Amino acid sequence: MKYTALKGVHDILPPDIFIWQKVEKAVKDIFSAYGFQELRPPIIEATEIFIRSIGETTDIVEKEMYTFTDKAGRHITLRPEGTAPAVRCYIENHLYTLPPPQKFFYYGPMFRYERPQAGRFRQFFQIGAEAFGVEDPKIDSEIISMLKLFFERLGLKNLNFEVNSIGCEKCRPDYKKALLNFFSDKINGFCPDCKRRFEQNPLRILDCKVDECIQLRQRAPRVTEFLCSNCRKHFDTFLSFLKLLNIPYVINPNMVRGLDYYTRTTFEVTCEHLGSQNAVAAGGRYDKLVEDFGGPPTPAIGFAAGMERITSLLKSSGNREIPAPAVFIATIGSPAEKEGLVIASTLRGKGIWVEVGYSGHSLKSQMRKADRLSAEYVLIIGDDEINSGKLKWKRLSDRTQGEISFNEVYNFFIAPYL
RNA sequence: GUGAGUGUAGCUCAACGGUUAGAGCGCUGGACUGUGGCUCCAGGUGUUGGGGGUUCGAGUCCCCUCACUCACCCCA
Repeated sequence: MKYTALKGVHDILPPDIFIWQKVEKAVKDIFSAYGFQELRPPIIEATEIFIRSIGETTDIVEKEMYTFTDKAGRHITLRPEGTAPAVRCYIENHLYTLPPPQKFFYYGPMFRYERPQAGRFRQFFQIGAEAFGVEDPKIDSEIISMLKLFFERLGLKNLNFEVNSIGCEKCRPDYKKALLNFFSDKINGFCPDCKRRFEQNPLRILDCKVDECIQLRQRAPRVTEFLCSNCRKHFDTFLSFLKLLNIPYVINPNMVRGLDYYTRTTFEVTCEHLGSQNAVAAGGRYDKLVEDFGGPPTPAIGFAAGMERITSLLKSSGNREIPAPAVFIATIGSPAEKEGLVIASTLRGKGIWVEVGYSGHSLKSQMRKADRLSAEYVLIIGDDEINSGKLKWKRLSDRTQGEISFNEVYNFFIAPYL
């Protein structure tokens, strides 16, 4: 084979594409019921945007970005995530002058240079949603509720909703200090990764998978114990709304998010059937990011859901709906073939999916073809039908058949589809 | 970036180091010459991922390389 797709990227084609379309439809239906409108930012942005938002020392920025300089020497990056571009878009287009909340969703490919594995790719599609301008935890609960409804619409089961609060710029430093203090005499027992984490990002020690580290952190202070009164109140109210909305959740104080911009509420929707990368959606508040980007102080919250992870769950739970033509026109002989082509064209003009046979195949093989396509009806036209002025129809599902005159065809097929 | 596993027909997979690398599915045609699904018959395809080595002989063993898969790191 001369050319193959690049590592970690994939063609999406039938029948998988039907699952993708199903998800895309659910996004539009559910998200619009919550008043989220679509945003289509570009796929490339100035590199600086990602460095400043995601964080200079994160893996995404340090080693995973597709970055290049264009012909004018600008530093450009293929977006590795969607929040930073959405924030840039919000500020640049002065959307903060509109009444809050401003709620948006977006859908499209993201790019990270990583080793591919189950649920992880170099080009991957995310569904993102962002709500700007509201601090009220009510909107946090609406976001979770929207996700729950979205997954329910898709028929996904066995999902876990994990929530946490990582505090604000006031209380988080205190927690970080307490954590460092607690771990300082345990460094020697850590795995090599956690020794590194202790220096770079001690919060990450909390979700290490190595047994020794899990043991050592048993009695570690919990972030929820260090929340300032405002954050505490925000979190408690958020949780009370989740209860009100009947959303089963688990507080996971060890859940830390990888991106620097998060504040207060964070959450993840996970599923055991996904393999090691078990999050189908994740997000949180980023109350300082708009301000950091030069906009007015604007609280905000958002999430991203991984399209490939969602479609893989749908695939493994037996989603196999393949669209089928309404009519297959089988013809014998040249006059009939011409007649069939005209009928096909007319029905298609009414939006009916019609397939025709090709290259003079036998009636038998055309019938077989119609069957393979799962066509609902077959129209049979041959010399007899041309002469009698009546063509034959057959419904494949129950083998019923009959005759109709040529000028009845349109009512016969079009009426049921109006 | 680190580690492990797998590469054979369009797909899923067989083949103790030993003849001409097979089967199922799918596809096309026929039996049924104008009626699909079931059955039967017929038909075609391989640089065994690529390169090198060991051997009388390599799909099989060894080395290199590439790709894919899974896991770590990290993350949707």
